[in-house]
Amino acid sequence: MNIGDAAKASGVSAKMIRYYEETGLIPPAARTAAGYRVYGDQDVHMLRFIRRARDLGFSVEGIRELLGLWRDRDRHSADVKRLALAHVAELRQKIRELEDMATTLETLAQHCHGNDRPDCPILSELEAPTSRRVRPDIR
Amino acid sequence: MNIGDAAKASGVSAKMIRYYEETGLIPPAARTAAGYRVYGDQDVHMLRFIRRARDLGFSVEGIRELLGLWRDRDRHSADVKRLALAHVAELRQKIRELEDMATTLETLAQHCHGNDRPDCPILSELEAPTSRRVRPDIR
DNA sequence: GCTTGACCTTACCACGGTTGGAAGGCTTAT
DNA sequence: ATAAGCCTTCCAACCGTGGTAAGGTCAAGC
Repeated sequence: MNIGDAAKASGVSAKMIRYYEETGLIPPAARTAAGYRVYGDQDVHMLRFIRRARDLGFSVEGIRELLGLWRDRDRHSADVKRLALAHVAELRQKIRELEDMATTLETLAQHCHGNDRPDCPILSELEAPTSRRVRPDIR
Repeated sequence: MNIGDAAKASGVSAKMIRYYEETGLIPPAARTAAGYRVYGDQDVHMLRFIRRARDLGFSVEGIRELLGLWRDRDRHSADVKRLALAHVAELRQKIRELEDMATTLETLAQHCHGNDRPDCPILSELEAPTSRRVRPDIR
């Protein structure tokens, strides 16, 4: 199987397969005499694994660890669980940050008239946070 | 005021101030005879504006538009509001994606024994996903 | 045979946003 | 005069992905 077929079968683009090989996330593929990379079902299996881990937001480094455990028949599921929950914590942290941004902005927008006048609490807040200006900016 | 002082006063690193100037987000600063950039209170004001917009997750492009409106005395607050709410929508979209990831992963982790045995539903799911349903039909 | 088109190869450039460093000039205080 | 601490420009890197160019290879059809 050439790289294009492996890409189609795994959902990982040929570009990224080469990148993953180059960065050592996956072992170098076998080659034909002409230098073409050759993949088997096992390789596609691994690529699909990687694809799904990325869909779950794991970084390439995280996937490296997951792959290590995946290949380790003597792994402890506790290690996998720990990795997963650590990632969940990161996700939740990120979510909190985005949520804070969104609610802040939404609150500001609620107080913005949204008409053809220039005064707007969103810009005021960006100008000087926490201490909302009492008068509009007259320059 | 030199760039270092402007950086301290605004919370935007000197590095980024130069970058913003280079990319045209902010106008070129005045220079001393020796080529040092010189900043005034007005400039620091603008840099703080940028800093806060970034804290709210606006992209540099978004900030460019915000700055335009900020400087436009004849702006319509409706335009600001529209910009802000569009950004809120993006944030919420991103939050939904991360939330889906976290929920999926958390559910899988709940079913993982987390002991010294190798079998683990997290790895199983990554190998061959059983269900694409990521969260109960809340929406 | 020979051409065509689809594939493969490596090697670059780009993005966004930020950080780091190197090499050299300027300012200020000692 | 010299040291320190600024400043300047330029160049590289990060992540993950996409693109593009120049060339090699394979299988088909004529």
